[in-house]
Formats: sequence, structure tokens, C-alpha cells
Amino acid sequence: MKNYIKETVDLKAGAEVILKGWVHVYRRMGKLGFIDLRDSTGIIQVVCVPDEMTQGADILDDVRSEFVVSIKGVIQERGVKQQREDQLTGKIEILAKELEILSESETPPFEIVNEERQANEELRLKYRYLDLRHERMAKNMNLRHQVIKNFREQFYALDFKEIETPYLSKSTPEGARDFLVPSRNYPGKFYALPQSPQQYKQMLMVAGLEKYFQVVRCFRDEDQRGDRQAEFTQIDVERSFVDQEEIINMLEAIMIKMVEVVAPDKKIMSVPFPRLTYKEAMEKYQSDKPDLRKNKEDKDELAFAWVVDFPMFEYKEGDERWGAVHHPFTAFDQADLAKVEAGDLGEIKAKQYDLVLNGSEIAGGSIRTHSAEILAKVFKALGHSEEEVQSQFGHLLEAFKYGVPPHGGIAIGLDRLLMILAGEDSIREVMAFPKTSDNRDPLMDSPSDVSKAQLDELHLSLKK
RNA sequence: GGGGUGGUAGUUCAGCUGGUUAGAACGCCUGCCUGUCACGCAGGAGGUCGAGGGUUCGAGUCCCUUCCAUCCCGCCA
Repeated sequence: MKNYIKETVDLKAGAEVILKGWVHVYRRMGKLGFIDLRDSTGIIQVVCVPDEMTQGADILDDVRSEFVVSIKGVIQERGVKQQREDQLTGKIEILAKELEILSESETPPFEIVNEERQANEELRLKYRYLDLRHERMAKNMNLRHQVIKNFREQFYALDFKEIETPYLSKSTPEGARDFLVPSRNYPGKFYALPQSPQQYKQMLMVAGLEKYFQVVRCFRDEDQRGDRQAEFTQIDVERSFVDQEEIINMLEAIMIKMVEVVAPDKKIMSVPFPRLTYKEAMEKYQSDKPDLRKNKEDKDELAFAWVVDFPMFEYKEGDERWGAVHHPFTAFDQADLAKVEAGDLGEIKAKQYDLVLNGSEIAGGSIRTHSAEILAKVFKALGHSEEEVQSQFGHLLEAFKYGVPPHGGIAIGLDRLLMILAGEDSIREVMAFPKTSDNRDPLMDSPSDVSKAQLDELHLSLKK
């Protein structure tokens, strides 16, 4: 057992403690040794005076940065001149009685103590376990934990059920490229990693769960950006018997409370969140994710805004075909059904809503079309053949024949939200093990070659 | 797929119109130091200047090729 460093501030002078952690900084003053000891909860100064030590005085010469050590000692108040107001443990220190080296460390490839100078990202990712020792990264990981914990608690309190959906799923034609997983048992067939649990959560609504949420990984095989990763995390939410207004109000309340609890120093610009139509946003800000901050330099400013009334369909110039702006399951006004049937897709508004924060889209959702009949018309308007629709969406259309509640939902882009809360410029700074901009993982060295035997088992051969 | 920027010590960088032995800071190693706190002081090690080719009396510097990194556009229902 050990005492955690943050607990030491609650103990009285003279109390005996056993601390275990990493040597953050080691200062040698002749025979004296000062160890700034770091553990997951903080940093505290340990004074090693050989005459006071019953064990380990002989290894004071051997201690180096990032060694893992165990220290038995007593808490003592610092002299008045030695007190440090800016540190949590700045008024106390540990007088070491016993020192033991539990594990040595080679000199790290970059400095852990110096936070200002960042090594290049490739190197940081290769030694991510060292990079995460940086105070800033440790803070970001803690923030990530706190935000997920807070969302979970709020959804639990609202009686939402947390249900997991499969990662081995089915390839879908719309949207981003899928990551494919070859099937061993079915030669030539593939699973796909989900771009989102969209269809599963809708079927959970058919199942009668009414309130679902999940902290879920999503996968999209597209090129990366500062705010985009091939795999990322969503807080995915779906609810039955709701309209757009109810989803918006629910998420807005959750978001406000989360900020209050987790990031109390942040200032939300306006409550309730402003609402703009897609048209207004494009006309006023030339963007469907406008940045409404007054002072863009102020990292504590949070300007949330809802963007609503998105167009249902858009013409994809590259592909020369119509596609759904959000996805084909998005609902639209019944009055526009005739236009859909006629293929007049330009002016139809979707029951879709995006939550924007400081110029980033951090959540998006819609009310879904729960009529198999209407969905079939949408697919037809988008140019999907009967067979295609049956093979890709047949299961959902089938499900909708058995008493489907009206439903809708939203998904929060957790990483982007965290990026903004942490004041980071890249989503990678709030992910423990992100990939590089070209989708590699320098730490695990993936993607990697696989053996001929593995390929054979999967009925695959590589093109030359 | 396209464009921008970059690659010099372990790390972050400087290195001018080509010119003598390629520098700084931090880190690392050795020694000194009983109140330091990113301690200090003294000394030291550490470089195929991404790689290959070319121009030149001479290339870290100019040219070509190539590799790598990074940001953006395309792409991201």
C-alpha cells in the first residue's frame, strides 16, 4: 500500500507516510538530496538527509529522473522561506527515512519536466507512455475521464440505459469509407467497423428501450485533420416519443451542467444557446458551424449555438448524384413527401440539428423517419435500387414493420468537445493513443504486415 | 489525389549574398556544494547537417531526384 500525494496535505506534521512514484526532478545539494516525487495525484518535495535515514542513504548517488522509488518518511512543515504558495503541497515536505529504487529509467528521449518545448509529434506518439507523463497531457486525460463520468451520471439520472452495440458490423454504402474486417468463416465476405451505431440504436428503439445512450467508438477510413481521427468517440443518444425541441432542450441542459461541474472556470456566452437556421448561419457567417465568440483569444469563452433547418438533401458534384446531408433516416416535413416522390430534392428541410461550439460541430442529430414506406421513397429518390436497399437497409425496414415508435437522437463528438474544453488545437491531445495524420500508430507500429498463413486463413491474397 | 511549410547534437532551434575546426539552450556524464525547488558552480561527451546525385577551388547553404514529418484542400451519410 502507499499514500497518494494529494492526501498528504490533509495529514498533520509528524505523520508517517509511504509514497511511491516517479522522480520528477532530483536536486543534489552536497550530501542532501531533494526529490520532487510525482504520482498520479500530484507532486511533493522529499528531503533526503543521510543522517536522518535508516535505509537508502547509500543510494542517493544513484537516483535519476524518472526512476520509480518508494519512500517512507514523515510529513513536516516547510520553513517560512521554503513555502511555495503556487503548489498544492507547497507548505509541506517529506523527510525521508527510507528510500528504495523500485525501477530504474533510461534517459527519456524528450524532457518530461519541460512542458514548453514539445518534441515533434511522431516522437511523442512513439513514446506516448512518456508523453502522457507531461502535466498537460495528464490533465487532458483527467478531463476526459471527468467529462465521460459526468455525461454518464447525467444520462443515468435521466433513466437512460447504457447499451453496447457491435463493432463487427456491416458495410453501408452511404457516407465515409468503411474499415473492413475479412471473415474467416465466410470466404469473400466482410464485416465493417461502424461509422456510427445509427441503425443499431434505431432498432433498440423498436425493441422498446425508449432511452438509450452509449460511449462508443466510431470508425471512418478517411484522411485525418487536426479535429478528425479515423477512430473517435461519441456519446451516442437515442430516445423514443420525442420531438426536436425535446432533444435540443435535454442536451442543452446536460451540456450546461457538465460545464458547471467539470469546467467551472469556463464562461458560457449565452443561455439558452442561440439558435440559427442553416440559411441564417450560411448568410451571416458563411459557415454551418459559426464561431460566435466575442473574443476568440479568450480560451475560457464557450459560445454554444444550435444550427437547425438543414437541407435534407444535397447534390454531390463529384459523384453527380443526390445524397442525404445527415443520413437517409432523417425525418422531414410530411408536406414535402410529394417533392421527394417527384425527385425535387433541393428545397426540403430536415428535422436535423447540430450543436456548435466555438466554430466546431460538437454534436449532431435528427428526428428519424419511422415509416418504412417513406424511407423506401427516400432511398428511391437517392437512386438506390430495390436490391441495394434490401441488402443494406432491409433489416431496418423489416424492423419498422413491427411497431416502431417515433424517435430521434443526437451524438456528441466527445473528442472535439474535449479539445475545446482543454484549449488544445488538436483532437490528438485529448486522446490517449491517437494515430498520426496518415493513420499510423508509431507506438504499436500499425498498420503492419500479416503472415501468409493469416491471409490464407482469411481467404485473401494481396495484389502485386 | 493536390498544395503549403519543414528535416542541423538526445530535445527545441540558430546558422546571412557558398568560405577556415557547424553553434546555443535544455538534457546527459564527472566533480564540488546541508535548504534547494526547472538549484548553483566547474569541467566533459555528444553531429554521415534526412538520403542520393550535380554545380563549384570550396556546399549545412545553390540545383535535381528521393524519403520522411506536419498543416490545409479534396474526402469526412
